[in-house]
Amino acid sequence: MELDERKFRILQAIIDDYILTASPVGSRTISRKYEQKLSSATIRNEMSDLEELGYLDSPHTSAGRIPSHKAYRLYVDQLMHMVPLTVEEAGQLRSHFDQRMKQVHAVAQRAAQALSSATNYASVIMTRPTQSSQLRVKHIQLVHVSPGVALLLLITDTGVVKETLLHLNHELGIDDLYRISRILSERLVGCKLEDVPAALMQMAGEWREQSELLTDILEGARDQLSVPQPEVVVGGSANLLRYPEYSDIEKARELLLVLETKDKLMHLLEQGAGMEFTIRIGSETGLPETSDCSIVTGTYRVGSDTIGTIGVIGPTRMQYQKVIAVLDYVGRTFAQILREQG
Amino acid sequence: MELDERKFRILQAIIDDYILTASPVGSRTISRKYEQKLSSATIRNEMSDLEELGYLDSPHTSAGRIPSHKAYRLYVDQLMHMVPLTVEEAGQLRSHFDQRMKQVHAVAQRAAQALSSATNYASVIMTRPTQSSQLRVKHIQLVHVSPGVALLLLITDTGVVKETLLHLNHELGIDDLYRISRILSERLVGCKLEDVPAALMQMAGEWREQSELLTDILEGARDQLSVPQPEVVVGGSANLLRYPEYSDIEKARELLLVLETKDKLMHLLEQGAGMEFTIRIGSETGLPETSDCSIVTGTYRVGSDTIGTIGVIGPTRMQYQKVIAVLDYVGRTFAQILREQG
DNA sequence: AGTTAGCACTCAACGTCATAGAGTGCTAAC
DNA sequence: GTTAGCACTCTATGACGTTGAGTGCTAACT
Repeated sequence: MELDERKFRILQAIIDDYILTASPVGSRTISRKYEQKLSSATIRNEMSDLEELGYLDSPHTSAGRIPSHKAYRLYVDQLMHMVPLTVEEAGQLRSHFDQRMKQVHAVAQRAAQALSSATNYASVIMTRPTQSSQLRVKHIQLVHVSPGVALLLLITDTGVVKETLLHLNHELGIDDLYRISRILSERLVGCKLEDVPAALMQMAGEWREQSELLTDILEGARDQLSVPQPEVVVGGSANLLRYPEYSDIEKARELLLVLETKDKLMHLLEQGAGMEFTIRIGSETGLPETSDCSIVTGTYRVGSDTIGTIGVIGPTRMQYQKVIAVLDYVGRTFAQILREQG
Repeated sequence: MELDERKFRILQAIIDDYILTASPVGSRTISRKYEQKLSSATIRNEMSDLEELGYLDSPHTSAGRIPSHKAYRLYVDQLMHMVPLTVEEAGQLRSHFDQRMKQVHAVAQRAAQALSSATNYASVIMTRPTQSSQLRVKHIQLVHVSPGVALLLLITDTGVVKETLLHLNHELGIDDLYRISRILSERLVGCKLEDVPAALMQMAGEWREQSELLTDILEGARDQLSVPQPEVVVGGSANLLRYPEYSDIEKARELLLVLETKDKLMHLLEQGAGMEFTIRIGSETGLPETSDCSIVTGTYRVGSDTIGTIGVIGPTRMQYQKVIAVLDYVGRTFAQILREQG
């Protein structure tokens, strides 16, 4: 059996209604609100077919039907039409970003706020994503802080700044630092971030005999720079409690726990890091705790480098069109701000 | 009527039991579990007195009694005995901090994790507290990034690093930056953070005629450095959903919303910022959303400067002794780590 | 052949009611 | 001052019937 055009329409109506109300949709509702030319009996026949095809589930005999994950999949792939944001919505979103912000972290936080207040779902932003190791070193320098303490400063292409305090066993003057900075720069500028630790190792080997001080620094630095830690910002978790799907408090707790646990979150986001957009529905998310959630992610770039993956997490019956529109807008704004000050 | 020693004991037993079970405590329970020499009838009489004195409430005639806020106040002020952490508990807490961590932010996050996993409540850590403006500039420097872009780096007493990218209208070489860095250092090192913007203003005035470049930098820097923003880290919000007091999802949502809203959180923490410890119960917290919560805060210092306020938020029937012990331990560890690398 | 009216059937949700059990307050005896 | 005993109160629980939304099927209609 194939899905003819009418079945598509009916399925779409059911999904739309279910997204709105969160309660099973009956044939009569569809007949009255969406397909007034058809009687409820006809709809019933069609719904029966749709159930057989796996697009609808019935919680029990005498409730209405609810869309299956397969239905949502079809919906986001084919049925959904893009809706642009209204001028007001866009303005409201933009207002979250009003001030000139400097740090990626701050921008990310605002973006998360914007996302979740516009969608009423939870939002996640991961900066320095999987490919951050592809970033190239633009600048590296040691800065004098006090005798025995120096700050190692590393700036990448996209303006991401890594700074780390080094405690050294040697007193050293500003001149030493300047000299060493030059050595580091010569060797590392233009180098990929992921290659930095190896390069440092090699340098440490080469210089071991000549300068104990330098090897000291190199080894200290290697520890710090080896694992570029992605940063994760979460916003609007409390929003999720609005929805009846989380009225079971134990489920809600599990979900919120995921949003608090960086590794799980990152796992969720990294799956989508390659693609421009991802929509994962229910079990597609890969975590049992989110098996009744959907996750929409987008990845944004500055130049050719990924700077962040941003995502929205909500119930499977989320308002996909709106989420995508908002996500895109926020993502662009996010990238744009970082670009302006990169 | 005065509280004699027996009344104290009974009240304490009621509070202890209620903290454990979250359900109203009856006279029989006390008689069996806590005061085996007394019959339930005697306890009943005493409980009746305690209710009249305002230490107990009864939800309805035939439930047991629950402690009033006044009772908790008495409890934390007089009845509670300090219990030291067991060796295992301390070890477990310490394990959260294992790695050498550099950034205040990272340490704070670990501390929050430690706090909430040890207490099963939510935890909040505010770094750069109210008095962060009292911090003194230890080091200030401009770092060359690319022509037209420089990084202004400022390090304080406690190792707090502020960095901000400046976009300049001038091309400038490394020598220029070095020269200007010296000028800035001469003037600003040792200066309180809160005085920096004013000092910059003044300098801008003095140099306006001589160096357009310098004033450009100074004015850019002033914007960035003017408002030292406290940073707030939250951990373990999901823990709160464990407790029956938040089985009403709407209440839970409101509370979680507070934990997501920086200004409200900071408001909560700043009240206790002066004192070494604070325990605020119910309405004492000052926010309607937390009127059935208690908040325990501690403030920690490095040298004479406050570096953070850390707190635990839970239901009024929280395990105060344990919370205080954990809070103290984590607070000390937190301060110690920052001190070691300051 | 597709559509629809009609009808019997199903099942969660809701309100009612009786019961059980935990707890109180009072009184009288110890 | 303490305690046993008892009547009383009130929630929680479960049984039960009713209601209403919804289905599936059949037969009639276009």
